Amino acid sequence: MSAALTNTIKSEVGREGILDAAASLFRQRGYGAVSLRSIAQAAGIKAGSIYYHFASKDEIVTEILNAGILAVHAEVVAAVDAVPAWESADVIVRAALRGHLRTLLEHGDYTSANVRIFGQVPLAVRDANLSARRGYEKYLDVLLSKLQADGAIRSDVNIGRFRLMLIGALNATLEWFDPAKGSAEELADDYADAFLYGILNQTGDSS
Amino acid sequence: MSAALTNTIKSEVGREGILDAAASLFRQRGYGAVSLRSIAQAAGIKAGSIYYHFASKDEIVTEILNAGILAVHAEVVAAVDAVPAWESADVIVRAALRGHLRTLLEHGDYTSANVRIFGQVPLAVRDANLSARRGYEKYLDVLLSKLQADGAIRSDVNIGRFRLMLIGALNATLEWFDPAKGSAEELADDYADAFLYGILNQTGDSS
DNA sequence: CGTTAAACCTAACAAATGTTAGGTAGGGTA
DNA sequence: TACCCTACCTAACATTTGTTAGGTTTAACG
Repeated sequence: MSAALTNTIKSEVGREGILDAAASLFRQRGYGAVSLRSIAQAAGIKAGSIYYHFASKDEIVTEILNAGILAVHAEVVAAVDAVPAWESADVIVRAALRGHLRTLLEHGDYTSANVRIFGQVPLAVRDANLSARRGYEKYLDVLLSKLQADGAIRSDVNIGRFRLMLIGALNATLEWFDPAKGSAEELADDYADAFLYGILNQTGDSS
Repeated sequence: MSAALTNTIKSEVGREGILDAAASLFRQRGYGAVSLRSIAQAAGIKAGSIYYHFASKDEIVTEILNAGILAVHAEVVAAVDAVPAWESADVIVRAALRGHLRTLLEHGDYTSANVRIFGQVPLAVRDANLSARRGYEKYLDVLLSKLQADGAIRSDVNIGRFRLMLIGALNATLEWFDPAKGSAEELADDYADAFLYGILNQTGDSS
């Protein structure tokens, strides 16, 4: 019973190969345009073989969606933890936005697949992703609430609503982001400038 | 040849009935989960009858997508035109956001259907909607550029990029907006506050 | 060497889909 | 009244889909 457990170095496709192929296809074509046969072909196997590793298409999608959220969540936590606690709200928020956009736009296909297909997936699959999403949302809410308690964020800002606005704006970049026109971090800095300071000229002069 | 043209007051379903039913279904279920048979049933006819009014499913979707963009575009133009030209950038931008969110969240199903299914639709259909989208985007760019030329918007703000951020953030509200928890206009004001002035406390005191 | 089990393949299934060809009711017009 | 055209219906089609049952290969282990 140690056969496959000891030696998986061969040219096997396996769970990971299927998930990688599926995530890549979901990212670039959306949910409805990706069949099990297209996943199988991209992975280098036949459609029926998928059922050796997964019980259903929903199971594949569920796994990809969850991995996508866990990836951003972990990356943002790491990015925020990397900045000293005494740093300004500007630096902290900027680190979070950088982490989010880096994962979404430049690292792997799981987070981008999640953002792309979440709204197209069967209800049961969406529900299976809510727990992971709530975890990430909760983390952001706590982070932002601390900054508000410190007085860095205006007290009249509704944190929950701002978090929705933030995530919505960030995730929407997936539709038009072009790596040839600038990195994800440059984009994150632009977004941070707008969200933190607004776009209006606030030099008290009204010429 | 004046039969149907003169008397359409009867209990006919017609093009409009099909489009309305389809837009409503697309809005709440997404593209992939809506079949021609479900559209027909919602409209009160049989699936085959749809082909008397439309040549294909794509034609229905194309028409809905275009109507959705024209609706927001028109509403935002009307909202902006309703405010005196000498008003502040705050008032002008706020009016635009209000118009956009009102149409998206409270008026009809066409704009919301567009936002919901645009990313799920066949490429040819998406392309057929790009012209209308570019028209709306161009209008916003011109509007914002004027405000920037007046010095109201900071000169280091990239207008095209900000417009993408703005539309992305606004459209994302469709996923979680709940009319029971506040109107679209209240929401628009919150968004305007954040985008115009930022969320940071900018009272020069750093206690 | 023979056995075993993991990782794949083949071939088929039922269901759902967009689409089409031909038919029908019924009000308007001549 | 006879005709016509609009707006629908019926019934079927080819295709694609997720899924399944049973077979084949290959490498490790005793």
